[in-house]
Amino acid sequence: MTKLSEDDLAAVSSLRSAVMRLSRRLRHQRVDESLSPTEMSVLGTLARCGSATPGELARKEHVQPPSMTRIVAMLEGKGLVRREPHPEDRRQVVVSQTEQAEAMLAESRRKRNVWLAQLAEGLTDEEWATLRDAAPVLEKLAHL
Amino acid sequence: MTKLSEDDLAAVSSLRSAVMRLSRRLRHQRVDESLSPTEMSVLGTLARCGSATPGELARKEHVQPPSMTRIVAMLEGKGLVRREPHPEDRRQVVVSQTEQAEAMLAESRRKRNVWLAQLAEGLTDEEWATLRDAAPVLEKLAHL
DNA sequence: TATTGTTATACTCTATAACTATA
DNA sequence: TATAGTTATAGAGTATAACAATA
Repeated sequence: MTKLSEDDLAAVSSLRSAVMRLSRRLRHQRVDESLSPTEMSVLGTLARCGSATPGELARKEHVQPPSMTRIVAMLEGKGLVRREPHPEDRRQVVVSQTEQAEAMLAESRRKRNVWLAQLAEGLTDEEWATLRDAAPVLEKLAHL
Repeated sequence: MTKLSEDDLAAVSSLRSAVMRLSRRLRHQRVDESLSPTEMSVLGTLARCGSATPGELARKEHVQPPSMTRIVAMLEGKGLVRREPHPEDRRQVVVSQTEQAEAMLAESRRKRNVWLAQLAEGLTDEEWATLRDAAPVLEKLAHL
């Protein structure tokens, strides 16, 4: 990135506002009622990475360690996550998803499909394509 | 929008996760320490629309009326917003921004510029262009 | 002495329910 | 009777500070 144009500034202002509004919608229109967005996000991370320590998860989700302790405890209580001692460092803990979590994610994907189908009617093909391109960039921005 | 491909589903999953993480970052890396993201968003809306009733603001921000009452009260307490009786319907209230709010938004824009300049180093020109295209679509999605 | 994770506590933001005033 | 806004109260989610165990 070389230089910030006026357009860039206006875009980020709009981006900021849109992200906050969307996050509020997502917080309420959950595909799974019993799981918070962050809990869902942690499961997604575990599905991609296999396993991780609470500290790693906290850094990835941009949450403080105590918050991640709480989230992992919640997920463990619901049988979606397993906590095991780290093989080499006994201070650390290894968190991984259970088979039940995989089943739940599959079901969640199905529900999300329905929710999407409704929203889809309001966007054009081109707009969807734009979002598809933007998703990885937003991911990158989220943990830059 | 005609049909949902596998790519679309994967993109939305990633989009959801990225939006939630970004919203947490934005909640903390505020350009103005004393204002919440929603309060900033309300000021932005007022700057664009001129004035609005609490009910209109609540719908636009996807927040319940009592929450908007609180937000407007906060902004009024800080001298950033004016509450005036509606000329025709005495149940309603007209909210508009003060001159102080305009000055604050200008200063905020300057700080955001600095913050952006740091993030900008991590993105390519092409990635910025993608975000610039996506911003209006996200806005649309936020209040679809 | 530094680091990982946890416990205890408090704060911020938003929601729901009940109330007031006006239409 | 319905609607706009408010007040009172509660809940979800996250943070900071203090602590325990291990490196």
